[in-house]
Amino acid sequence: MTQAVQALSALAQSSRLSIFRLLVQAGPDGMAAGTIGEKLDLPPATLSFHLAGLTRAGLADSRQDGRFVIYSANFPGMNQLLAYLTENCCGGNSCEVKPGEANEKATRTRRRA
Amino acid sequence: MTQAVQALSALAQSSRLSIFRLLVQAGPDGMAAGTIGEKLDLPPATLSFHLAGLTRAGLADSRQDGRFVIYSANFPGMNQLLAYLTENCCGGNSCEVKPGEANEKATRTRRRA
DNA sequence: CCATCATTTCCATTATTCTAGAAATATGGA
DNA sequence: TCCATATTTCTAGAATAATGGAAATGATGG
Repeated sequence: MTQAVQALSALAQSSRLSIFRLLVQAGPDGMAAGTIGEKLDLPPATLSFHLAGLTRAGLADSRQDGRFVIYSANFPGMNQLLAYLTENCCGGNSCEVKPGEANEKATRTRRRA
Repeated sequence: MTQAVQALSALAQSSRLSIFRLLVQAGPDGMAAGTIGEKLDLPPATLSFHLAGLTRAGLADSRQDGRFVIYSANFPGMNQLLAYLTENCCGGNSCEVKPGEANEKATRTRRRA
């Protein structure tokens, strides 16, 4: 759970969420820190602070490429978060609780609601 | 995005995440505030503060039942959050980027990753 | 209405996070 | 080596969030 809270915290901030979205768009190739800062108009220190946060939370990775540091989304990390949320916060189903349509997985866990 | 940040913030705190998990377990019937406080050992003021946060974020609903206030998870709200994360933070697929194993849902949206 | 119990609001305190300038550190090229 | 460029670390102030006691509000049954 600590892990989940950390990942959630990391995304619960508009700059960081924007950074992460950018990294997801960029795909596995990632994007240089400077480019991110440029695109989002963030001063270096602020950017670095947020990138560190995402990395600490296991949602981003970095590698050095010449003078640049390339950041990329950590997809398995994000997947873990989604798995956690789906499991623990949706009763293991996709969170659909449409009236009239019984959810099989949901029924497994709680018989009478 | 503001919406997503709010929901993420709401879950990015261990007490609130615990509360939400409890509410999910409780299902649509929900659970009285006092019961939650008891189960999680939270003083009334603190509990109320966090419940308000979850409600503001669209992740919980409340209804009065006699002297009690029953809180329940807002499943559609949670679903929205998951949808946002999947769409915007996983490139529309389930975030699986295992090399060598093509993801069906992923393939639907993005042909080559 | 009044006593009682559930919950919320008020408030002050403490803790955490955000922001960004300035200085430090790394990298690669001349 | 020395310089230019990229990024991080240091630092401190500002903003925001968490905590919980005490008092206020709301509900209900007598």
